[in-house]
Amino acid sequence: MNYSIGEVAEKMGTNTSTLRYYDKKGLLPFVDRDTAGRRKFKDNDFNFLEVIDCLKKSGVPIKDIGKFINLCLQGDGTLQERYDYLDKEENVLEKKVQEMQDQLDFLRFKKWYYKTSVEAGTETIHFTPGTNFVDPGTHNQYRAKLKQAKNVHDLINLKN
Amino acid sequence: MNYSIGEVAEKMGTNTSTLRYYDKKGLLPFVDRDTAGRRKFKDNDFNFLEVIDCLKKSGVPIKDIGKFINLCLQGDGTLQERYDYLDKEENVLEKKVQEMQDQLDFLRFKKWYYKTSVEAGTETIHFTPGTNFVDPGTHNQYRAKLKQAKNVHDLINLKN
DNA sequence: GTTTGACTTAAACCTGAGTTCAAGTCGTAT
DNA sequence: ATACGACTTGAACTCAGGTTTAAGTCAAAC
Repeated sequence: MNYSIGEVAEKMGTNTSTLRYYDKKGLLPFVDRDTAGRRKFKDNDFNFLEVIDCLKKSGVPIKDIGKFINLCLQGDGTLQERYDYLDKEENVLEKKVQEMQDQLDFLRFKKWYYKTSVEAGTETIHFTPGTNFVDPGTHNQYRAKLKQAKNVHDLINLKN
Repeated sequence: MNYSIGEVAEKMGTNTSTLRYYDKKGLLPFVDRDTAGRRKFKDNDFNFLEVIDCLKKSGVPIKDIGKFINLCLQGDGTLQERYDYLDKEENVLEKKVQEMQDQLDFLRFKKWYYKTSVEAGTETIHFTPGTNFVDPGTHNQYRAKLKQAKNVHDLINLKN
């Protein structure tokens, strides 16, 4: 029913300093204290901690998380505002995922570049003849190969 | 054929201070200088800048990016090492994307929580009767609804 | 009854990733 | 020939997100 800061830290996979830091930054206004001033977390607090953790992992800055938590404590009048905030955050996160996918695509092109180079024993196979510079057509060459392949990993994974 | 730091900054969507900072941190050992000591970027340098940008957006710390760039300048002897590094980074990034997806799933559960609360006019519909605490079964209730829905967005998007 | 271990605070410190500043150097246009 | 704009440097500064330290409180175990 009640949990010390140490127990909560362990359950959340963090440490006590971080939780105290969050408290100082206004993220934990809901935690009770015992007579000695020690933080006394309750089961329901984990719902807040879950939200904090999610927003943190989504890249939301500490003070914005604090604003959201405080909306939560203001009762039913802020329900729409809380919904709208999460809706906006969903969009931000979807864009981030798309961006990550784009970086993955580029990383895979570079893996192909190095896979083929390793197989050839030299990077010069991708250079414009007579120069030390990568041929501008290299990326298109990869895209063409990619179109023919059944799956990306066959194309980019060195299996030695 | 040649580009000043300002032109490169504009092309890369950044600014000159950041590029100089990267140079100081060893990310741009490949840039030439003119007689006055001004940086003189060439077309081939954009291949490096693209890699730097990708790794940066993937969350790789500056100094690790520097290590990779330096491998690139050491010639064909480091091809396998470069491949292995990108392979490892691909894995890291795939895990990050998965993590983001998990946060998106949680965010959508919370959107549903608030959508239904807004529709009911109160959050108490999700509380254990007689308490101010969220019912532990709420998330499972959402998962059940989700299984029946054709698509998530019908379930979580308030359309007023 | 004192030691131990987990807690409390404020304040100082740390790291990463830039940003800003001061003082100076060029090449070109007027 | 001088003013302008874009460049150069090193050093100081900022900001977020913690982490560490010092000094103290408290309950339970021995």
